Amino acid sequence: MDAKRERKSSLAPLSPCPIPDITDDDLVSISVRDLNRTLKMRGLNREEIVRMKQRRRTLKNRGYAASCRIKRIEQKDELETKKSYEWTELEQMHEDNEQIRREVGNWKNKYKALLQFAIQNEIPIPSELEGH
Amino acid sequence: MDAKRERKSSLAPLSPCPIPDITDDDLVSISVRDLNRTLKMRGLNREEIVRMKQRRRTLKNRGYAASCRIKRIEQKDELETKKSYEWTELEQMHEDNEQIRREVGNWKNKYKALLQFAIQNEIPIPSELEGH
DNA sequence: ATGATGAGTTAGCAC
DNA sequence: GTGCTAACTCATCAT
Repeated sequence: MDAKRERKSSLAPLSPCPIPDITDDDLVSISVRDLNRTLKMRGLNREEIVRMKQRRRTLKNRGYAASCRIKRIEQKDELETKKSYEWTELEQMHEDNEQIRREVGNWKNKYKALLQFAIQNEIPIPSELEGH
Repeated sequence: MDAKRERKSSLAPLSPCPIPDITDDDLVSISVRDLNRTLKMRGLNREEIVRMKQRRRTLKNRGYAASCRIKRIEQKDELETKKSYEWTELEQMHEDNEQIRREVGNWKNKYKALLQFAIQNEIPIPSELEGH
């Protein structure tokens, strides 16, 4: 069974308290400029700022990792799709092939029958029409 | 450029010192039974034993993760190989198809030429030999 | 700074 | 306990 495999997103609170009410979503989406402004306004010290920056980086990385995984399975899907498409095409062409082969047999028989008729009735045929 | 991307295997030393000279290689390969015996012989306390067990588990996981990645790329390679094989086969069949089509044309022409000859020389042909 | 990816760690499922 | 795999973190590369 394929059960749920969620994962508690366990990025440490990162700081006992002094961290302002910036959600992780905000943290990753805000521009660096705005972030710097906000952090300074909140009066965070050097170390706290570094930690917030690191947290931002980590959160971004989390997203990159997700994209990377998605991309991987999409590429795999794409390959499988193409493969199965080619398989279908191959089947189709097999059929076509059979069809054409039957056609060959058809015309060949018609020609031979006609030739046979000529022979049986002793009708002389120009040699260039006889080559099989 | 695809440069080396080694990673310092950073499983903490796990303990200041009391840990015996068991290499990581040993730790993952020894049987649980032997490991327990060894740990007890070395006189490790409860907590140290737990940590060794955890370390063993982590090391094993490291190996599993590696297998998992290898398996993934192997499967991808396999898919790509099969796809390119099918593509080749498709090309081949295309050629065959053309070849057979030419054959059809060939026999068809022969038949028609013969029929034409009959018509031009006013040779009566049984109708069942005339069907196109 | 940002994005991508290989390797290692962890959670959680199946056996 | 063992093995696997998704999600995550981290190092490292490129841009």
